[in-house]
Amino acid sequence: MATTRTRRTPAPHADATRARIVGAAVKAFAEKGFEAASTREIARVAGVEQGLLTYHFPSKDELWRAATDRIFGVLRKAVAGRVASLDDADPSERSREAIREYVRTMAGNPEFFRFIVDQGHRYDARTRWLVDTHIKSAFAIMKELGLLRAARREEDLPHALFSLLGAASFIFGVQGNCRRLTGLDPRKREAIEAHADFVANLMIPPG
Amino acid sequence: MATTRTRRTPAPHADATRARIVGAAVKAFAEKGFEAASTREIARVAGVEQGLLTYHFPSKDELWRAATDRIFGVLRKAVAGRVASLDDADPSERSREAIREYVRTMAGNPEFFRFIVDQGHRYDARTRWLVDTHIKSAFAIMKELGLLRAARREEDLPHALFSLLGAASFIFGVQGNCRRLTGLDPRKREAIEAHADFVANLMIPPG
DNA sequence: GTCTATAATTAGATAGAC
DNA sequence: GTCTATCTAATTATAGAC
Repeated sequence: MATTRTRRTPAPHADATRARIVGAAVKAFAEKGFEAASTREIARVAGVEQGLLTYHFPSKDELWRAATDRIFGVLRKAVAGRVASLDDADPSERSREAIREYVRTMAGNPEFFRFIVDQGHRYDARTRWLVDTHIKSAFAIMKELGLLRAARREEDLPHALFSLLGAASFIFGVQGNCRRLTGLDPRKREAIEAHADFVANLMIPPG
Repeated sequence: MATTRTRRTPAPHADATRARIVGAAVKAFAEKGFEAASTREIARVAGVEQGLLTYHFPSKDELWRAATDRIFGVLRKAVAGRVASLDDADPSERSREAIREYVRTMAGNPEFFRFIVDQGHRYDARTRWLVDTHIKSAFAIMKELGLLRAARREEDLPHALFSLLGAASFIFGVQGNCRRLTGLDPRKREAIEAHADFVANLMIPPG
């Protein structure tokens, strides 16, 4: 049946182009931060001209939001897939395994650390948007997964949260420092597992 | 007695000017990161013209090194003053108090976090210079102050170090996120003390 | 030692051809 | 939908007056 088309031009592979641009933006914003990342470099990596960016994203700010949506979408997907497979042995061990999975996710996607830190030290419109749109829901999930067990007291929840986030992700966020200082390369599999164990046992001591 | 002057022009208040420039540079590099910080803004805050910067510092890179020297000098001074006053009760409590002091120092100087993170995710000439010049000696001090007690095993030293650094400093480095997410302002005195206690007890459980 | 002026490059955003 | 060309503003670094 012939329906009326609301989309005038069928957009042949525009979605793919848009996706490539967003992918390049994630890399650039993670590597350089919002201000130092350049739209020309993003376009170059995506294999398009700089003028095209403003067709898909009216401003650098909107491109940044799209990149942020992308990277936090990756996080949600990773967490959903991994948490579903947790068996419920005893609650402490379940919480420890959730923490290990969180460490592995941070190791595999160091872009998170960069996005969060790049915005987090300020308190502007982007910071508020990031927290309200993505971080609040992530916080809720971490509470479900036993963050209170690590905090022990309700009023220590913020301290437990940011201690966990910092302990879990810092080593991957400053991997250059770690390599130069200790000789340990935190991108290697054994290092990731060792860190996951260390942080899990730190936050929720066994025994 | 009339000695020969090696300094042709006595530099009336050049040292003070230089110090103001470095102070402004610390702020700018911490706030924006190396690339996004602008020398014009630094000059404006220091109350001089941009052309003068290259008289005192031939390049942006050398200005960054001077700013880094300044901020790590502050760290060394703070640590030296505080560690000297630690009484040696039992070794565990001494290590916990050292950790509390470290947390307080990070809270009072969030610029550290920014300098370390801004360079640490790369592995370039500035990263190597920063680690070799300033971070290695800081690492040695932390080992002295009982870092091995937190690590428990020699081979976990890197994990203990970066867990401690992350747990201690992250909340202050992303204070905007923390405020928006939890309502807790980590710049306040009570919050700093609560975090110091939490991290100290986390790294070295009492009892 | 400090400032003024400017060169050379690059930034984000816009207009219009196709 | 994509590209080319261009505008305006900001960047670091340099040259030279005082």
